[in-house]
Amino acid sequence: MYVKSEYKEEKALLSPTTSSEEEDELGLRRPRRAQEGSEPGSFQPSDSKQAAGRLRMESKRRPARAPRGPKNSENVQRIKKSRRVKANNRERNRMHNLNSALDSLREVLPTFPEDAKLTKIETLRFAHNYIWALSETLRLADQLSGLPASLLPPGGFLQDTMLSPGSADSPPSSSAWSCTASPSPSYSTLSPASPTSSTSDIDYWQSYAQPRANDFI
DNA sequence: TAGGCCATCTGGTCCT
DNA sequence: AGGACCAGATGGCCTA
Repeated sequence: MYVKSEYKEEKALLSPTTSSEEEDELGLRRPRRAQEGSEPGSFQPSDSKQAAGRLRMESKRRPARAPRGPKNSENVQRIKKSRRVKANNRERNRMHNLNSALDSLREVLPTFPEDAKLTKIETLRFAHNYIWALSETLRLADQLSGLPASLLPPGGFLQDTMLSPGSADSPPSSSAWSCTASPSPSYSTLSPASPTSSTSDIDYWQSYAQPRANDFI
């Protein structure tokens, strides 16, 4: 998404006032020589003869550097701004990556209707409960695999047992099969992996988007 | 119009 | 030193 801030940054970067000096400070040009002035690691004459010699050399080569003052503080500001702009770009990228990962997560979560988009927090909560439900499925499948079919619930253990909210084995912070982690049981007949268009499913998918009390993971 | 959600900016902190 | 990560602030968009 292109927003005004990006426009501002680009405008700043493309500023027509950019000079060769600015390019130096922004790292776009290599330094002309190994540093004069107070840069760290720069040459500091330790004796006056050397200093005088250097002064003569300096005067031969070119006029003395402009005095450090307001101009320099302008440059410092520019450097800071440049770093800020770069950091902003990185941060934007990072958040885009995070959102991509969230989108990937949304893709593997069943939703009803199918094109409904979960919010970020809903996605995380739903994924949390979804994983828990699938784990329970496996656990109960293990437990019940030895039982004769006649002892299994008619609708299958998945619906009647595993998805019954508030079971003792539910995750510590989640007691309901929903993205909202509501402690109040309200969804008990949903097959998580492939929700169908039954009335109860629709009720479920519509209701999970509603705000609830104790709405945290 | 208030509230929710989101993207972005920003400064601080931690890590390599 | 520079990048990653984080949390707070801000403003835009949308919906009830």
